[in-house]
Amino acid sequence: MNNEANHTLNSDLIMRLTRYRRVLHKLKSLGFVKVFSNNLGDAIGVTPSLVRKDLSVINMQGNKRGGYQISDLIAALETVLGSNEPKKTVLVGCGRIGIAILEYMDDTQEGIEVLAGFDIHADSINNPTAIPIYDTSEMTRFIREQEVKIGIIAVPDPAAEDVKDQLLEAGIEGILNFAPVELKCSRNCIIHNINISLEIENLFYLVRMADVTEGCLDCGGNE
Amino acid sequence: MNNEANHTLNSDLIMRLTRYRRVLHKLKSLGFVKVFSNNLGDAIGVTPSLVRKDLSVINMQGNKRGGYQISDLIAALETVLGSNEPKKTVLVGCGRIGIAILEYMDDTQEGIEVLAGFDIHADSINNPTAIPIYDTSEMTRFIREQEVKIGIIAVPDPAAEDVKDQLLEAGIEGILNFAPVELKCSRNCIIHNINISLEIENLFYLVRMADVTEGCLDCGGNE
DNA sequence: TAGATTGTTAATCGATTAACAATC
DNA sequence: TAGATTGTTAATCGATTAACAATC
Repeated sequence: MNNEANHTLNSDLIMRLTRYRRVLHKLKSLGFVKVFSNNLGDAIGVTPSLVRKDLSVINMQGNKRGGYQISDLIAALETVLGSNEPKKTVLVGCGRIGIAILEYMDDTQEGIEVLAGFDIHADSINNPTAIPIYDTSEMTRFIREQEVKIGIIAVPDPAAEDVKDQLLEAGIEGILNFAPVELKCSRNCIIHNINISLEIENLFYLVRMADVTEGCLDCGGNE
Repeated sequence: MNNEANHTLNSDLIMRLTRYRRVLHKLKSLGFVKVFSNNLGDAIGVTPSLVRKDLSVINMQGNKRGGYQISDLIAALETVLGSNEPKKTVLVGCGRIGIAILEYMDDTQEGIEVLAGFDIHADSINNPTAIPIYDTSEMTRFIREQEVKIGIIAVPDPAAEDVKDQLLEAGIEGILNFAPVELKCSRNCIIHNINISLEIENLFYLVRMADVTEGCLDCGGNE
């Protein structure tokens, strides 16, 4: 209420807040009541300074001597992160990755609900989940009726741009994209791209570089 | 050869280099020969300045007037990114996500090869891929023999730390982790965490915030 | 009280961008 | 040549960290 700095928090910060929350839940379940900024920092691998700053951004106050009350923190984080609101999503593209994501989301949830999958060959898909798969032609209507705001794209590379446009047209405001094309956010929407091959390639590069610069590690054998 | 600044390039830069490469391949296949920094910038959504800086880091020179030679850029990028070296990986944990990743990597490759999957219940797994799945007890030996340096973790939450230790012990230097625990890199290794639920949650938050701050969008209905 | 921890400001750090001389 | 684009330096920007007074 005082500083009213509740503009859009940046993505890294939100990631950290989500991690704090996870850690705090664990601590709580272990019977802990209080926590210090350095505990939280250690837990998620950041400095205590940053923890305190993060918490101050969401208006959480600790006690100068007694640290932070875990239950207070959790409550505040749930509010800020909107943990209690329904999280409705749809998935487009029910090929291998699509189905895998459906299966994954079918049990790991965290409050996230995939209402439906869509595919141009909805009939011929062997669906091992309880989540219904409809034909893509139903998509726009469904999204509008259910007021879904978040969509997951798992279609092949060339179709991704098209699907993005359809989703935005239907009212989707946030997209998680698994297709190996960088989808760019135009106008009012937020797109996160996850590219598994790219992540692995990146890892190969980093490791190779680490080997070159640090010289050989304990085990011999690599040039 | 002149500035020898070939220390470890940071992760964002590598991601960009990988994107440049993809764009350049597309341009080349369309018959283009030259490209300017602003073209590349537009394509991956960064400023021309950054493109030029990125390219200078990998010692690529353009012509003051004629831009950059696409084939030269591609060649340089392939060298730097190690695109031609074999990319051997293993996957640990062949549950839903694990199998999904196996299937995905079974055809999308990009030069990445998953040599084997490992699971504590290797026998009872219905394996739809051509990639063999072995018992976890074989893992260490396999990794050492094949000199695998990159591992993918897709085991359930509680087992992840353990698996990480085993992998590092066996000589793995880079890990892509899909388990919903933040694995931290100790000593000589690099860990990237991908947490799908977390990404989606984050997206929900960002969208909610965008709605709040920007006021309602064109379509009415949301408070 | 003495000691420890917060809240917050100023310093640091790194990455991105703007700007512009060099030059094709 | 005139115009456009590079290569590179300096400025900017934002995020993280260090430091320290306030205080429980």
